[in-house]
Amino acid sequence: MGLYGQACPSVTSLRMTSELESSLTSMDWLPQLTMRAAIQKSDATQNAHGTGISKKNALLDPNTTLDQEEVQQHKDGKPPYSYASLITFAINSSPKKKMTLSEIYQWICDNFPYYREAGSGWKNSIRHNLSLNKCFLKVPRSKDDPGKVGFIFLKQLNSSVSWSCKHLA
DNA sequence: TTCTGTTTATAGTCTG
DNA sequence: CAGACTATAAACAGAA
Repeated sequence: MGLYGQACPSVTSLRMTSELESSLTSMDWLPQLTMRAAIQKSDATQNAHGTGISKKNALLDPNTTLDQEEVQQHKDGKPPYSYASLITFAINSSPKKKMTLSEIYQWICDNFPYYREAGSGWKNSIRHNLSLNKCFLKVPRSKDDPGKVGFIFLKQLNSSVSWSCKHLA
C-alpha cells in the first residue's frame, strides 16, 4: 500500500497533542500545514512507469488543510485531489474537526466551483467515501450530551451526525 | 419523497 | 501480473 491507508507517513505530524477543547477563546483556524507540503511529498514519489501523468494524490494527513492559493489554482476543472482528501480538508477547516454531510458538500462547493456545476454523482461518491474509508469516523449526536461529543451544527433539517477524521494518536 | 448512510459491483490507475 | 486504491454508479434501508 502506498500513501493512502496510513494516517501520516512522515509529513510533520505536528504537535497536535493537547490543543483539543481548550482553544475556544483563541481561534485556531490555521494549522499551517498546507497542501503544498503534501503535494511536494507525493511528487517526489515519481512515477516509475513513466506513463506520463504523475498522480498528485494528496496525503491523507489528518492535519492537512487547504490554503487559499491552492483553492485559486484549481478554480477551473476538476481538482487533482481525491475525494478522501477533499473531505479531509473540509473537516479540518472546521474548528472542531467535525462536519455534517451537508456541510462537507457546502465546503467543497464553496472551495471548488467545479463541483457546483457537476451533477450530483460526486455527492454519492462522498458518501461512499465516508462510509468506506477508515479514516473517517461517524460521530452520532447525543441527546442529553454530557458536553463531550455533542457538538452539532445542525442548521439543516437533516444531518443528525457529523464526521471527523479518525486519527487518534 | 428526499436526505443520509451502507454495500456491492465494475473499471481504471498505480505499485511491488 | 496481482493487489491496493480510487472513481462512479447503483441498489437498498432508515429517518425526517
